[in-house]
Amino acid sequence: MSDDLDNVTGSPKAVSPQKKGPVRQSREIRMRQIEAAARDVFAQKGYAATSMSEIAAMAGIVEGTIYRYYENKRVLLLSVLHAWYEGMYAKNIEKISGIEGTRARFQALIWQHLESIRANPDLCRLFFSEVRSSPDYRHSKLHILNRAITNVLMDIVKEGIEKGELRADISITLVRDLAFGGIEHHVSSFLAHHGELDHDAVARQLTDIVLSGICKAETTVESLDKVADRLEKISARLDMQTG
Amino acid sequence: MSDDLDNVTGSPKAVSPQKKGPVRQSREIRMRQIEAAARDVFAQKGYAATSMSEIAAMAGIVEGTIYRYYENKRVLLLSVLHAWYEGMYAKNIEKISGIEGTRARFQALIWQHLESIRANPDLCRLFFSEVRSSPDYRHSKLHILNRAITNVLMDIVKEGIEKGELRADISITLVRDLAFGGIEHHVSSFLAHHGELDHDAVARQLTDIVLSGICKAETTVESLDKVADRLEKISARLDMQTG
Amino acid sequence: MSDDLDNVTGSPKAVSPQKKGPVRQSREIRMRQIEAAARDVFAQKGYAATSMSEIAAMAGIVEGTIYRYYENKRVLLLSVLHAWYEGMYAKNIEKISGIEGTRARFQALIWQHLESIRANPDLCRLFFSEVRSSPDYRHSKLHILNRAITNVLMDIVKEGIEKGELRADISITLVRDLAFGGIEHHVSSFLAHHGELDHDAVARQLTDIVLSGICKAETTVESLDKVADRLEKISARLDMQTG
Amino acid sequence: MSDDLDNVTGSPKAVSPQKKGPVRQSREIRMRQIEAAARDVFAQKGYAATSMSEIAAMAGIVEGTIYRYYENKRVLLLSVLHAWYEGMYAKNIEKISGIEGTRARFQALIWQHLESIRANPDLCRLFFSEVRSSPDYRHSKLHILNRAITNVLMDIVKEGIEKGELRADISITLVRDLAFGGIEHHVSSFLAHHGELDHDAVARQLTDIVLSGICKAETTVESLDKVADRLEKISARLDMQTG
DNA sequence: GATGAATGAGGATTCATTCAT
DNA sequence: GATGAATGAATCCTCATTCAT
Repeated sequence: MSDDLDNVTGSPKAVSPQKKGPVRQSREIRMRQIEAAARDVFAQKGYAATSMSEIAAMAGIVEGTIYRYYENKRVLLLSVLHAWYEGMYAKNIEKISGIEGTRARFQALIWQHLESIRANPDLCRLFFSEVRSSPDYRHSKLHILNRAITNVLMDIVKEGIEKGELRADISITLVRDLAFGGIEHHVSSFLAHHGELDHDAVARQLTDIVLSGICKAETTVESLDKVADRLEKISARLDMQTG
Repeated sequence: MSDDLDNVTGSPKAVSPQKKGPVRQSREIRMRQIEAAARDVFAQKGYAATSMSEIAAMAGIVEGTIYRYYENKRVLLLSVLHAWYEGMYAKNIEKISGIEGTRARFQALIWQHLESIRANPDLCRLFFSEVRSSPDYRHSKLHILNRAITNVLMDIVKEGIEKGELRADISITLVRDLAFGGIEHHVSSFLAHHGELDHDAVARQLTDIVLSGICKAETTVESLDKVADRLEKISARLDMQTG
Repeated sequence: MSDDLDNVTGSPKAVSPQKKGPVRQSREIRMRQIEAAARDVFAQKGYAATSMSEIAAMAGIVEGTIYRYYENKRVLLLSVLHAWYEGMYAKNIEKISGIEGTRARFQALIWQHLESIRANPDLCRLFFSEVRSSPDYRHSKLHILNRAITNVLMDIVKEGIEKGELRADISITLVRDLAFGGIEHHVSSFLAHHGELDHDAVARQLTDIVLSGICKAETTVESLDKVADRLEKISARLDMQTG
Repeated sequence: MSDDLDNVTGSPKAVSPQKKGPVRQSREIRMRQIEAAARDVFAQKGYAATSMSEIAAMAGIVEGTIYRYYENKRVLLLSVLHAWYEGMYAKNIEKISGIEGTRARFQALIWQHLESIRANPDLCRLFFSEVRSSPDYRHSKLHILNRAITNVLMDIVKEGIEKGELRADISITLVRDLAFGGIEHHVSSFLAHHGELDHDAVARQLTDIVLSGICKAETTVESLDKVADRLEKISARLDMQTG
């Protein structure tokens, strides 16, 4: 096919200057290398625009080697995002541990979630655009992990209800939808605009709106009755004093 | 991919039996034909899995003709979704017209939005998965239209603030993010699971949570308590004076 | 990716000296071109060793064009072989038309079949090695055509039986298996050795063996009885004459 | 191709839970292990669809070990089929040993061959589809063994000729081609359809057709007729002489 | 306006085989 | 003897888009 007529020096074909043989690595090390390379390229160019050969080149190996560890490109992407999500989960748990009070824990979780997004906007964008709305997502470990994260928030809300601090008539899942949906909707402009993200303010306001709404309001008929009773007694006394 | 191994004669993949000459249609009619065909195929198979030739075949024309009316596949998709979104916008406006009261208008808008999603889950899924998180979305007419819809909600909130019914210290855009983000997050399982969507209940609860949170606290227990306290002090003083 | 630093003349990239635009051909002409090219390359290099780009290059087009007419490589192969087989079928029919007599027709068919093999050993080898023992063969048009060819032989045998020339107690399909299986087995060495094929002799001997075997043998007990009767009568007469 | 999208952690595709050190086996035992595993997987999935790692896994070893015993995948396949073919050869020899008479021995050999095919249709299919029409077959031990088997039949025919039972003017190799080609052609539908195979009937009829065809016509009706004619002429002459 | 033939770049994936450990 | 990590070449196929007719 190729007569290689240009190769007048007679040197062997396709020999890179320093040809170092394959370097054997332990499975763990190799997988970390590949995931790190994949994370960088995926985050920079997006899933579709990234080729396996680019990832391989960045990891210093050949394409075939990737396939010893990851079934296909998609699995590699999900693995990368899973590793990132595991970190998010751990940080969320860590953040709220030791914090007392429903509102404080709620706000801390929102804050940490926003902070994690702010720290890795590329991976987050990748997750939203390539995985989140894909059919295979709902059967992935990533989805389970995502559930675990949202469950943390729901548990906080549940405890608040059990402690009598929050209304018992609200849908916990709807609170979850509002919180995480609100976060997503809010950061979407940040992820697209590359603008700033004031997660302190957002966490505070978001918590404020949602929690104030679901806080058990003491302004019930009963409580008002009690106040009214007090007022009547005062009134009666005044009457007696001035009467 | 192809089970058509029987087709060993290499007969044309899609040859129309009788060759009827080109049919000239008015520009408007043609575009409706094409958009209708595109909507059906896109909704059924998704954007990537749909080929222009499929759309052309369903519209009864050839691929080349589509390009007389739409620059490219992407523009066609956006046109289809734009037409759908215009309907949504109109219905949202219609729904809240004549309705008085911040809470009632807020809830009606949420309800109508959920109803529109319920009516066209395929197009909605298409929008979320193919357009929403795509870079070109933010420069499309679709995005402007989307802004118009969310602006309707923000206007309701603004009016509520101006009328003194809602707190003035809240971020209106965050309310928007909570409402529409919450909706998206909530319907995502409906769009994926093909489960049911109780938009009556969701609209009511979502409105309840968000609005109760942003309502200006006119008559709280605390304020009443303080008033009662003041009255008691006055009463005590009167006691001393008159006693 | 490529900085094209070598291209110091600033000439446009990858422009072949005489760049002639795409040549539009009628569907029929194009398909003949592609099949002819495919036949040559497949026959020369075998199915697996042939790449679609080679076929395209030989046909003077690009790979993609092939796929407008043939679903995939396999379908193209089957199409090529189908065209060849159609010719074989036509020649077989032509050969025996006008020939009378079971034996003559039988032998003529065998002869023509061998002749067709001898004329296109490459395609025949391709058929035997790539298609014949493949699972998809049994559902292909090629298989139907193959059945048609073997049915011609079986019809000849049937007619022979009906005319009383051939034994009625033989399995017609087994005769078919012997004839065509025998041919295949015999030519396999020719196809592999690239030796010579004396189809005159083979057709004669094969016919001789099979037909002599299936000819209704008069050497039945009944016929021998009749002869014995005659001999007894002669014997009796001699007895009388000499007695 | 891979449904394993759940495997998002990139966990190894086939990691054995507990790592047991290499087990040393005698060369013979190891080779039997490997061949048995290869036979099963090849027979089940076909040559191309079988990977060396599958065979290794089934044999409880790793790929590299296979290469200590077999040069490459092809050699392994041929070894597997050779072992099977050796059994066939032995059974064929055993079957005809002690049987007297050309026809009886001929038929017994055909019968046994069909029986062996019936007993291992998977290996037989493998042989026909993957090896039989491959160029490397003609230089393999398998081919020599195959020759040995067909030679047994040719020897039977030769002996028949030498004993004067069979015509001397027939091509012995053509008889071989008819017999084994006929068998192959006949069983091809059995191997594909997974239908039944009545080898008793087939062996009898095949022998009947071929042998009746190649039997030296010692006592045909015609010859008896001629003898009778001669006798009649003699009788007539005697009549005239004695009349 | 309509046709539909032609384009052509582009990348994931496989797996037999090697060889350092 | 056994391991198993690494290799790396090799190619089928898609389909949006163009433009001569």
